Amino acid sequence: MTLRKASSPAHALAVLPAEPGRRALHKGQQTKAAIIDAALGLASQIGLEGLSIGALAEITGMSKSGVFAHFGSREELQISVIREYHERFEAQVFYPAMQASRGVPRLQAMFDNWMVQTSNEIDSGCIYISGAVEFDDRSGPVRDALASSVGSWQVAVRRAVELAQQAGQLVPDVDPMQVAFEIHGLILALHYEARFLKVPGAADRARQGFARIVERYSTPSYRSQVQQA
Amino acid sequence: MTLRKASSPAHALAVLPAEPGRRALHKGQQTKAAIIDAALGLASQIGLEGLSIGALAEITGMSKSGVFAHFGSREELQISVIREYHERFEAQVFYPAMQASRGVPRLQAMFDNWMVQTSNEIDSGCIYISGAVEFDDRSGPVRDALASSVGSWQVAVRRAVELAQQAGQLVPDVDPMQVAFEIHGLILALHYEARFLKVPGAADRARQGFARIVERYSTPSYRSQVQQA
DNA sequence: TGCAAAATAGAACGGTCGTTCTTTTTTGCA
DNA sequence: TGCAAAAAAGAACGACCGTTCTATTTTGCA
Repeated sequence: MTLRKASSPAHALAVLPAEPGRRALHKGQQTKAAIIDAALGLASQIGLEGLSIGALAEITGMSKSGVFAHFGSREELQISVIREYHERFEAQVFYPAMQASRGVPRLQAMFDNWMVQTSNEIDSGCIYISGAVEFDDRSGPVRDALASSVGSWQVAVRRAVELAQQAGQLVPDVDPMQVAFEIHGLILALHYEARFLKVPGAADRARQGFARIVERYSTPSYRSQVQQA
Repeated sequence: MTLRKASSPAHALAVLPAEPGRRALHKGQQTKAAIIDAALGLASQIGLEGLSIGALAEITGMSKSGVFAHFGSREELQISVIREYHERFEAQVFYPAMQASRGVPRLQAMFDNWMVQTSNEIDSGCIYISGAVEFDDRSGPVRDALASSVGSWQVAVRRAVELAQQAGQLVPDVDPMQVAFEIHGLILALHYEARFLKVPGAADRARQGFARIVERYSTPSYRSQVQQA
């Protein structure tokens, strides 16, 4: 009765859990979440700019104005999609990696999770990558939301490198941003070559590239320590 | 009028001045070249999908139908733009580098020219990168033109690596595609971080990354040879 | 259960899009 | 210089866009 379609299987419940006996989410919020879920799927495929309210209405079985009313503007819809993606990225890439021990292991976990995420996105697309291309010459709240979201992940990667340096696992005389830059390049090349050019083996090349980066910047002591294991 | 476009092969030299007294290019071809030039500029900024005939008409001071008549379809216009970019890329990146001696020097020249091209495109945008995002989930002649154009450059990079291996400058036990992949990643990361995120110093990081790749895969003999100079 | 409030639907708007058709202007060779 | 062909303009089309306004349905607390 309250669930009309329940078309969201892996529903990102990142919000508050509903107390038993009391409705934590009103109908409108449920619908809004369903719309955002569909919008994220659509935007992943055809981009944030390709997102149209009409198409979204058809997917969700609603009217255009019904969809529109939840956001008030297309920009707000796009921003909602970015926020949603940000939360899922955090949940699936960032937080799990934080459980790995500081240093190279954590950096490795971050990269591994990132690889899984990107590999899954070979078929669906990644709005951090498509969005960058769509909004790189514009200004406004959508671009800002996208840039700040990407930026927060970049900071996280950079800090993981710094921690690895403080742990004496990576050499201290390399700019953490340099390492983050090279890792970012591997992910971008993977997305480009696997999704657009459809060349096989790109994931292996990205992984190999990362291993080579770690090997290159790791300290002798950490290298021998790893070799022992 | 929409019979065959193949009868007028898009020679990039169309911009060259006509011989005095004799018209080397008919009016239509001149106009078409001017439209393509404007279209390339526009597509670089807002993407191949953002290309609109109306905007193009306004820029060139023509009517919509006047612009349209030169191509017969929007797709053909997009393909013309891709061809034009392909020729310019070849002229500014590929051919000049072929004058460097085979091996690492040529690979270095290719990367240097590529970097210059990409750095110039920080402001204008690169249709090889934006186009990949726009057409990565579609099929059709535009995607094919884009992919084949990018692919030819990828092959050129890979062959340059192979020649460096044959010259004994790079170690033979690395897949040339791996090297090309990592280089591609540096360019993509440069474009992403400089154009979208607008972080400074990205060009230096790309260059440093390339130097590290060469250093890593170069043979001991070549390394000492370089060190002497 | 009643009833205000929230949610959704429906219709219409001005705008832009690619494309087609018809008409006018321009070109360049005989 | 005349004149057919090429080039360009102009108007109109159907489709889709985001958005607004109003009417209807649904929700959830009193």
